[in-house]
Amino acid sequence: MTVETNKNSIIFRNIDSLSIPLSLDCGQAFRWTETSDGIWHGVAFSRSVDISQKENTIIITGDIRDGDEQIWADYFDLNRDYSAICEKLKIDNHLKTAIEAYPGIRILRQESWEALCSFIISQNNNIPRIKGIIERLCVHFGEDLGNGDFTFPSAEKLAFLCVDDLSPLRSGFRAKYIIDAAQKVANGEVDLRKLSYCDIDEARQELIKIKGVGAKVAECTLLYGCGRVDAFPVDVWVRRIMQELYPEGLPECTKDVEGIAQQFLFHWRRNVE
DNA sequence: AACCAGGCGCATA
DNA sequence: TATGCGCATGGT
Repeated sequence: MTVETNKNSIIFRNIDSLSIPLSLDCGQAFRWTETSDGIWHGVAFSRSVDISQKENTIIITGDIRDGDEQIWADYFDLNRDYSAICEKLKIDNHLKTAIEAYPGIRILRQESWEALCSFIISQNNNIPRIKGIIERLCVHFGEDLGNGDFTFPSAEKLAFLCVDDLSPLRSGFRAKYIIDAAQKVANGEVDLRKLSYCDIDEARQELIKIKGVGAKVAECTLLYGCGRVDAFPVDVWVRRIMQELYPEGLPECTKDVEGIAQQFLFHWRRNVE
């Protein structure tokens, strides 16, 4: 892989195993939209960008700052050898089918707070509405970047609000959970930074101190917001997969990359009957 | 231990 | 156009 940085763009070439459309639109992240054919627009790290892909090259344009190569390489997990991981996962026949049906799914490494807050909102909810609630959250409480783009509001900002302030989001009973999460993160009671490296069970314990964060939301936060590919979120789809295909548990080849296996199986199971 | 809490997208009627 | 179903967590 090579990186080329210009004034308003970053170009990654010769990337292995990456599909931008699949990775941005498989239920991991909620703020990307395909604005025209093959152009994905969104905001992450307070940067408004457009991303497009041609074969093994991706181009990121828009708000590009010094040193941002690292941010986007991390976001798309470009320094992990997905080819090797997928080869190993394909030892299992179901995973082989899933990976070959949807090649190029990568685990996005989103900002921890955004992932935590997004997956609190995701509970007992469907994707169109999750996107709507998050959009309203950003419009009401994020910083205006112009052109209709807003940052994801910080925990510190939301910690000053009360449940009633969130009523325009129409997030229902999740509002009190958002406030509790914001307060615990802002006051340091929950330290999101250490979740990326501490013992994973300790990380789980840390997250479920937050009201509205159970096992599922905690695993999603660790997988999509902390780079923990050993986290394994079990939602209704994955539960079905486990019952139907793996009643004895996950196969050995998924060890330490359970989250990557999960993402392929989840997307495959949702898209075929 | 079953049920509801805010909704709303979705499938079915 | 109406009706029921699903959804993840906490509280009753």
